This record gives sequence, C-alpha cells and structure tokens, in this order.
Amino acid sequence: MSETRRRPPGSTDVARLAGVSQKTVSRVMNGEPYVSDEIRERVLAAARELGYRRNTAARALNLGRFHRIGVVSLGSTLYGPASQLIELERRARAIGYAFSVVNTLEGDDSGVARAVESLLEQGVDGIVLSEPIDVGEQLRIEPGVPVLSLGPLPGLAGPDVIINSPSNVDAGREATEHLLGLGHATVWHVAGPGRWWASRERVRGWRAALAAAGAPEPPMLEGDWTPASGYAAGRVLAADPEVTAVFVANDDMAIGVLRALAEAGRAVPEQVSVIGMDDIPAAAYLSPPLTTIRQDFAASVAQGLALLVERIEGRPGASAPDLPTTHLVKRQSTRPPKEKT
Amino acid sequence: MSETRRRPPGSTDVARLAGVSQKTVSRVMNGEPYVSDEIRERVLAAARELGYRRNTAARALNLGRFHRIGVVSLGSTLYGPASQLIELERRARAIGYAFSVVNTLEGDDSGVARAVESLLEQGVDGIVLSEPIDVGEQLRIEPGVPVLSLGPLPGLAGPDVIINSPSNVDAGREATEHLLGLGHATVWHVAGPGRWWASRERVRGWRAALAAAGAPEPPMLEGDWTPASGYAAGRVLAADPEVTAVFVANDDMAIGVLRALAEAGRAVPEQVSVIGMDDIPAAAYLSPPLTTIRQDFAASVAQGLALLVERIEGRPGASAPDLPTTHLVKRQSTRPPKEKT
DNA sequence: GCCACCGCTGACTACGTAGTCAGACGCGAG
DNA sequence: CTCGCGTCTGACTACGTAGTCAGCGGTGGC
Repeated sequence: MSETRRRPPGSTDVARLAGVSQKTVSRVMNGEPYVSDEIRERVLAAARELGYRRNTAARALNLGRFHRIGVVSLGSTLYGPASQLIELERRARAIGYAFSVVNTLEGDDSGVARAVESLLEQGVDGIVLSEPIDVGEQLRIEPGVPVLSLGPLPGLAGPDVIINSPSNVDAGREATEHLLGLGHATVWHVAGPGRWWASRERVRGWRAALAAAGAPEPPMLEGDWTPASGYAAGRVLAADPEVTAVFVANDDMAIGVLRALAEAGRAVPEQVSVIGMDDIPAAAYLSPPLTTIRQDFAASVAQGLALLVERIEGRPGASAPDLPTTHLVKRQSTRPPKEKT
Repeated sequence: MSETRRRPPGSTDVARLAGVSQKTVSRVMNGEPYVSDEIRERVLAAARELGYRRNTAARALNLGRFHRIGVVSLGSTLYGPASQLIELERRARAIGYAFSVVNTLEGDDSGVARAVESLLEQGVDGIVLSEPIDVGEQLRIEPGVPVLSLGPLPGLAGPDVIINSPSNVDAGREATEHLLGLGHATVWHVAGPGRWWASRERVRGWRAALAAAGAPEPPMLEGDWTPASGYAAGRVLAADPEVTAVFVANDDMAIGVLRALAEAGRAVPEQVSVIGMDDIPAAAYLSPPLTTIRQDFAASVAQGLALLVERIEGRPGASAPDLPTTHLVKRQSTRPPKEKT
C-alpha cells in the first residue's frame, strides 16, 4: 500500500526513528550546542538511514532567507564574462550560497530590469550585475535586496547598491604605456561597445596614458567585442600608414585586427604592434602570439561578493583593500617601431 | 515605530487591503477561474500598491515543487559548453523554470556526485549533466529527481535518467567525409580528452567515415581541448610528411595545430588541410579562416529539457524526433591535396 | 538541606501559500 | 415556489523548519 508517493523524509520522520523530538533533529542538523553526544549520534544515524535532507523551502520560509545569490548576465560566450561568471559561482558556493543565473540579451533595453524582477520572483538574497551596460531606463531595485554591480552604472542608484569593479582603467593604461614605452609615437585604440562600462573604463585608461606621455590622441574605433568587428576596425587601421601601435580592448577583436593587417600585408609586429586584453587561451597560439593584458577575476569577484554578503547578513565587515588585479603578458605581437618611416 | 524591519508583504496583507480573503488573493495570483472581474481588479491593484510578490519558499513548501532545474557544469570557458549552458538557461526560463548552476572542476573525481548533492540540497526538481565525462565512481542519483544527461555516460544508471545527446558521431563523420571527399587518402584526428563523452563520439564518427571509405586509420592524437594541447599535437603532425588532412575535435585545439604547422613551414591548406569543430566566432578570422563543423545547441537542448520537464511534471509527452543538429561551415583551411607528393 | 544554575530536551508556534470543503448567491427549469 | 446547479468566496488546514520558552534532572555553594 504505497499510496504515499515517496514523500521525502522530514525532520519528524527522523525524530520518530531516533526516538527524539523534531526540534532535537533540527538542533543536530544545524550543529547547535546543548545536544548530548549520544543523542546526536542517534539522530545522525537515523538521518543517514532515511536519506534525510533538510527541506530548503521550509527553511527559507522560516528563516526569511534563501541563501541564494542571483546573477544577471548578458549570456555571451565571451571569455572575460564567462570566466567571471564561473568565478562568481565558485566563490558563492564557497561561502554557502546557491547560485542562480538569468541571461538577458544585449540590446534588449528592458532586459536588465526584467531579469532582476525574475530573480526577485524566484527568491534571492542578493543580486549581482555581472556585466554592467547602460540600460535605457533608470534601474530601480526593490529596497531590501542588496545589489552588487561589477562596475559603476549611470542610472543605477539606491541605498542597497554596491559598486565593486575590477580595474579596467588600469588595464587600459597599462596596455597603452607598454606600447608607448616601446617607443611608439602614439597608440590607436579599438574599443568595445560604448554601452559597456568596461569599454569606457579601458578608453579612459588609454586616454590617460596618452595624455601623461604627451602623445596625440588618434581617433578611436569601436567594435562589439567580436572578431568580426575587430576585422572591420583592422581594415581601417591597415589603410593608415601612420598606425604603428594598436591597443585592442579584447583578444577576440584583436584576432580580427590581426587578420585584417595580415590581409593588407602589414606585418605584425614589424610594422604594427598589437596588444589585446583578456589573455584568452588561444592568445599564445595566434600568429603572432598575442601580447595582452590579463585580469585577475578571482580577486575582484571574491572582494565584491564579500561586500555583498556582508550587506545581506548585516555584518559590518572590514572593506578589503583594492588589490591590483591586472598584469601584462608579453608575447610577440608588440615591439619597438622601426627607425623612422 | 518601524519595529517591523520591512517584512515583504504577504498575500494576507494584500487581502486586508483589498478587503477579501487571503485565499482569494492566491486565486487571483494564480489566474484561477471563479473570481469576479471586479474582485480580480481590486486584488491586482492592492498587490501593485504593496509591491506584492508571491513568496517562493512558501509556494515551494506547499507545492512540493521548486520549479527549478539544476545544472552540473564543468566550469570551463570553452565555447561549446558555454554556449550550451546559455541555451539551457534560456530554454529553462522560457518554460517557467529557474536555473541553478554548480561547477565542478574536471579531474576532481568525486566532483559530479558532490555537485549533484549540492543541487539536491538547495532544492531542484530536475538535474542536467551538461558535459558528461566519465566519473571514477558509479553515479547514484536520488530516486525521485529526474536527471538529464546530455550524452550517455557509463556508470550513470537509474530509472530517472534520461539521455539526450547532440549528434557528435555525425559531426565527426561529416568532418571526416568532407576531407575524404576532397580527395585526401586519409584523415588524421586530434581528439578531445578520452573522458569526455563528446570526444569519444567524435572519434567514433571519424572511424566510421574512414572505414566506410576504406581509408587507413592513422594513429589518433589526444588533446585536452586547449590551444596548447592542439599545438603539441600539431608539432607531431607537422613532423610527418604523410599528413595531408587533419580533423581537430574543437576549434581551440585547431588554433594550436595551425600555429604548429605554420611554425614548421607546412602551409595550410596547400600542404595540410585542417578542419575544426564548434565554429567559434574567431574561426573565420584565423589564418587561414578555419573550416569547421557547427552544432545547433538550441535544438538539442530544447529537446532534452522538454523530456526532462515531461518527466518532472509527470506528463506523458510525445518524444520529439531527433533533429539533425550539425552542419559544415566551409572556409579556407581545407582543399584537395596536391597531385602526388 | 535548600536553592540556583547549567546542560539538555521537548511542546508549541510562526512562516506564506494553496488545497479542500462548505456556504452564499442568483438564475432557470419544473 | 422550489429545487438544483453553476458561480463565486472564505474558513480551515497542511507543508517542514527553527525560534521561544518551559521543564527536567543533576551539581555545587551556602
């Protein structure tokens, strides 16, 4: 007569088997003090026997917490965002939080707001905006749910908003300084989409480095992170003999730039130096192997999540220092310019 | 006297404001029939005013369902797996399911079992094994939670297991046939890691195509999906003048192979044809642009998830037909072999 | 010897939702 | 007019957990 369709065992079932009260089972499962070793053992044995597992729903209902953080991602397969997402999951799980993702399509303006709403509906204690891009509307977040934005975002405001960003300005500066340091008169830039905060920051770093060196600022090209857009920008650059050094805002676009330069017969690095960013696994195996800037997502993500969880759990928490999270990987796509033209 | 720390409004609060019973609010929120239009409007207005949102925890507790599917992923940034993951999320959300991810590190043998356990703990109605790789132990899944494996997996068994795979055998066969069709005497193969089901399937397709054409089967090389491992394999291939055609199991490794061949002075495609797999965005911008096999994850993922949800919800469901989900993208890295040596 | 206190345990209850069941009302058929 | 039915609404309850508080027995101080 198995009319009960295999309802998973509850703490009451364990309690019955162990001959204790339901509350005692709860105490044991939560590792609370004031339980004798003998009873603790008996409860654990009973739990093991029944395959007992705490019911998350009941727990969340009672505690008012889900122990879950939600992430709004753009759903791209780009190396940078993907790495960051993986790192977020790793960290979240390490500190005892489950991990939900909602992807929004870039270009869908109401996407972010809808994604946030969807996360709130499914129940999360905090939200991470993984790749901050400008959204058309003002983004108003339900008070009570802290939001961590991995980069500042105009239009995103509220008492529960935390901003914590990897140092993209530094990255842009470092790339540009590397090329200037090799002796190039100036450095061209193929930027990412202007809507992305990360793009704009890299541009700022580039500008800052040029200004500091007193180098003229060439017109900026803009891509959309894809090799195709890099290729388009590369054709423009290849047509200009003045161009001797290019900072491309990610490695994928750099692949396109490399291709365009090769097709135009502009040798890299002999005639044109190219530096990318991200250090994708393929970077070392391109022709030529690509000099690039690598970001340490692990550190910045860990720091951001720590801030978020502090806010969620209401602890004060010492705000960690800003670590340097970016460094140059020298390969063979950059070198000093040829003597004179 | 705001001693209540902003407890989110519940259906009772909405009911009070609308002057109806809590049960009626529940009916309205679930779109049940037998509610007069007037009351429905009043309830909706009250809900809007209070910013009411159904409490997922209470819902899940009552219904015994979480409306959430969990995915065990390998946490790699590889294009294929990443695309598949994004597609999974998209589909899951489209059919009303929330989406949890747990990454396991490859090589950690107990990783998959632990990841599954972690998903069960956080509460999911179904589990997807996104990139099936061999696990050391037998994988025993808690009965009652259906599991969808995106590929068959030895050691994975149980009444609740569903297998649904993209056609990797076909992909391997198609790649090999393309090269044979161009006139190559035989085709070498750089495979992915043997632990991955996808690798083994592609190998099977390769072998089948060779056998069908009566072509000799050269020794197989094995990489780990990375450009670095492709480079290592490429050096071996470059040293053998017999090699005129290579099927590389993914585009990333193909980048490494291309690099190794270029360094050895073996021209692609003049001396050696190379075909990859995945059609990563960069494939069209390599030197030379890479011929490759593209998989349609959208179709296979949608089908697999549909099967899983049928099982979860206990519906019978017509099993969809196996769609062809793979096709050849011809670019410039393959061509007929030179006449004689 | 009495009381206070500590260590341990359990009864009771709240959390927010939806299922069950019963009751109220209006309307048409007999 | 009455009966029956269909439409609409609400009271009550279960779901599984953990917080609160009370109670029990033993021990040490006075």
